[in-house]
Amino acid sequence: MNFSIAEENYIKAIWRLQQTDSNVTTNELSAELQTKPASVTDMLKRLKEKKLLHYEPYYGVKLNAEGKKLALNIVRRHRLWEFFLVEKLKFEWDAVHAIAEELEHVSSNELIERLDHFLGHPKADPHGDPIPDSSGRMEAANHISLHQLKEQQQAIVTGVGDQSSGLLEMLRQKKIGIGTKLEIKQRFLFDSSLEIKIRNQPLITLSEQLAKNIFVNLI
Amino acid sequence: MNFSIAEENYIKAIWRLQQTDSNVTTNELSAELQTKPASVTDMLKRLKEKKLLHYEPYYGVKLNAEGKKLALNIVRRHRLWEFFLVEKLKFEWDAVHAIAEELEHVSSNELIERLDHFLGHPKADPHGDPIPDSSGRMEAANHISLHQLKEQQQAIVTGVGDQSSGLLEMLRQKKIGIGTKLEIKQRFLFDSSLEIKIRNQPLITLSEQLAKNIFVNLI
DNA sequence: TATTTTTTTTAGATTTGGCTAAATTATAAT
DNA sequence: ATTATAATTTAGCCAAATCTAAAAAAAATA
Repeated sequence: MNFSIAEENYIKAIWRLQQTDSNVTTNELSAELQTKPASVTDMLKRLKEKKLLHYEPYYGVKLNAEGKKLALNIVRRHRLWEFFLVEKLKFEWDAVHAIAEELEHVSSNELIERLDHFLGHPKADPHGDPIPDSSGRMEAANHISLHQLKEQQQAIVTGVGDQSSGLLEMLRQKKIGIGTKLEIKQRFLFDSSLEIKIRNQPLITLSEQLAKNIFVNLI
Repeated sequence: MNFSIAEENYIKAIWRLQQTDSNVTTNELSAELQTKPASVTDMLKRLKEKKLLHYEPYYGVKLNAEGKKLALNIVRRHRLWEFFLVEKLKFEWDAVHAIAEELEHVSSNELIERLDHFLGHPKADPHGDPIPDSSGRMEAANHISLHQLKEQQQAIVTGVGDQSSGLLEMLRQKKIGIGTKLEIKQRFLFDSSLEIKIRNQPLITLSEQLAKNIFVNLI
């Protein structure tokens, strides 16, 4: 089966929303995709016809096995292209999302398998998100946020909470990236901000919102 | 200005047909694009609106400066991706055309400039067709066909006449590719076929049709 | 030159993916 | 339990890009 770009974008959006919210509503989807709820209803009917999801009018939507498989395939393509763009073409990590949104719809599976091989079967994209393998298997992301740590704890950055260029550009300026080692120096109760230390750099302060969007593993 | 995939495909097709036939007809275009003449007429009107070409009803079509610039940009993207697919992902040269047809419509110019740099600014694609630079300049292809050579002459293969996988697969089997050195051993007048010799290989016979689709430089 | 054939265009329909406005259903509040 | 509000769906319309059938223009032929 072959799917249009619009259909693939709906499947991907439903998959993303399902991660936090097993049943996805029309309104959530229309917000995610920047369309009107009426358009979402139309598309959901079509995708139900194509047997990619369970949908009952007024009761939201859920991908079925087929839909999940497709979603993971699209996510795989997206993240492999992101890795390529940063690793080989030397793009900044905050510039690749939009381009990968286009590249992910190129439909050759042979292309993706060869790209994966060329890149050395990477396990995660430049934002730390895991790349599903060709059968859709993927490491569960280990999502401890910096905000949950206590003073003195040391950690290594493994991912970020969203792909917005706002967040990514900010982290780039503060010299925080995947693999950066840091230590929590101080928590301020007043605004829940954190003071952290990275080797060879001055102390920096992170807002609560920022710290919640940085994922780490403890050392 | 941004153009749809359909619009880009029309511009590219007109450009291709213009190479041999400075004024392109509705019928030629509909054959090239596998659509009906009526659809072509519609699209030509739209592309005229967008000031990419000269079009007079019943008198054919011709790209203007703007249209040529766009065409060369699309050709550049297509050929760079083909080079990437063969050189980096190790695709066979007869497998890349269809995939490049999709990749060429990814619209980031930054992507193409970085890809060009990553590939080392290649001058020609895997079929020997020259790659335009970012301002649309391109080496004129030096199109002497094998069929024009005389007995005893030696030559090096520089390109092929079309991208059909039929031709390319045949050449692959006969171990003829870009850069292959060969010598004309004999011409048969009866059917205009040629017998050629490639070092370390047995003599092979090429039909007139095949020889006309192999381009060479003399040594 | 008149007629036939071919090419091209026009007219009207279809599909995909979107929209607005109105109607319907579900949920929350009184 | 009613009523008000919020979410969702239906109905009808639009634009892009295609199609078929019919009309018109150009080219070829008698």
